[in-house]
Amino acid sequence: MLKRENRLAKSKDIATAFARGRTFYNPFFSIRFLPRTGEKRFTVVVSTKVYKRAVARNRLKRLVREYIRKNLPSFKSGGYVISAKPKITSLPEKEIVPAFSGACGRIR
RNA sequence: UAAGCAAAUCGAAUAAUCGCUUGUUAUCUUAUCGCAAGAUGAGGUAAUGGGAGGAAAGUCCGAACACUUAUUUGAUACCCUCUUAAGAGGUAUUAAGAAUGGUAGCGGGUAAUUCCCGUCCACCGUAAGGUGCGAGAUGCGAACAGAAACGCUCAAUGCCGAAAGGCUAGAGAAUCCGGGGCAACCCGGAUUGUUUCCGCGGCAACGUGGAAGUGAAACGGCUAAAUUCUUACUUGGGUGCAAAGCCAAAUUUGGUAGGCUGCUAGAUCCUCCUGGCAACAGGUAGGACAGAUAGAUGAUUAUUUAGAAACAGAAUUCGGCUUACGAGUUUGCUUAGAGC
RNA sequence: GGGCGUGUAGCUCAGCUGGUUAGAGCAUCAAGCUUAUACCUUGAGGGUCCUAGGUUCAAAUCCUAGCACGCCCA
Repeated sequence: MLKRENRLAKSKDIATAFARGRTFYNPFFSIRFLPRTGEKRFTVVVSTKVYKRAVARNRLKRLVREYIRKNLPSFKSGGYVISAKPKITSLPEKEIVPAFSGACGRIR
């Protein structure tokens, strides 16, 4: 799990990120990014339409957060809303992290 | 040895590195209050504890808890209002009743239940066992077969047969045995049901043995998982923690944003002891127990068991039921076969 | 998290106080009408009543469990 200062927690911030942020995507993830100096905040969204079971949703969120935590310096500062797409169900678990890093590569 | 029945148990482990959440202690920074000592709040660091399940699931039942609503009578309490000392009205607590709902062999358990335990009976199974079709009265047999399915009226009324009856048809029109008779049929007995009486067992439902009577005006089936009434026991209804209470910016009141409480030690679980056949109850006994709030309980690597474990992720709490699922292991029992 | 509802023909819906053959509209197909198409007329086909158990003589209907879809509550 990320530290509290790196979570995008307030519903207002998420709403503004959705409204003003730029969208980056590949077939498996779509990322809303709103630049803001001084802090890096993330939130990961996996809906029930992607995975029906809570265990699978938690697993995906944990994998993505772990990747963010390890590669935190390489992200630009700002707010991120990362949502998974239904196509990701076809991917085996080992290829999820590379797919996510590919989606992030477009931002840098 | 094989097949089966019932019950119990586990729900990966170890190490390294990097994280998250929470309790306690220490310490640092900062804000507010205070003359001060210090207090309270927020944040950081360190140490040391805790950190998903047997189903956390489905939401099928039941309760706790909170708010809300209706109501007859009695008792108690205190306060308020009205009038004339006494009374009337109101509020709160509590007890009983009614309406309404529920339960239904019998007896128990529980806070409570469409739950659990014991037992009777019925049915299923060779058996170990499993299932619940299970109160009384009244009523029903509606569709399609069929001569006929409670009775009456109307209509209709096949074949064999003197008649009784049989054939047929249907979920359903009691079954079987012996003797006599050419046959129709007659006689006797049994099964099974039922009524009465008596004995024995049982708290009881009921079981069992005997005697007498009776069976188409019968028996069996259904009768709130279609419908009516009665009896016994029991019971207010509704909404659900997104209940509910409190604090409170911009902006004075109210309230909104936001925050706090509710929020986890409880009808709790395990072991032992006592009572009980058991469910369960009791215990100055010992031990255990997550609490997040965009939501922690994780990631990587190596080794091992058994194959990079199956079903699967707490959200107010608890009790049941149901469904999903991995690896086996243990205990008791039944049937069949083989050996001694 | 909590509380509700729906599932019947290719589509939209009736039927749900157990019983005759599960119906209606649109769509499809065939025939007629027309030089031809449409409209119109007539007729036909098409159903595991979401799935699995149970109650009953008999279940789309009643009961239990499961599956899928939808709605409401800050």
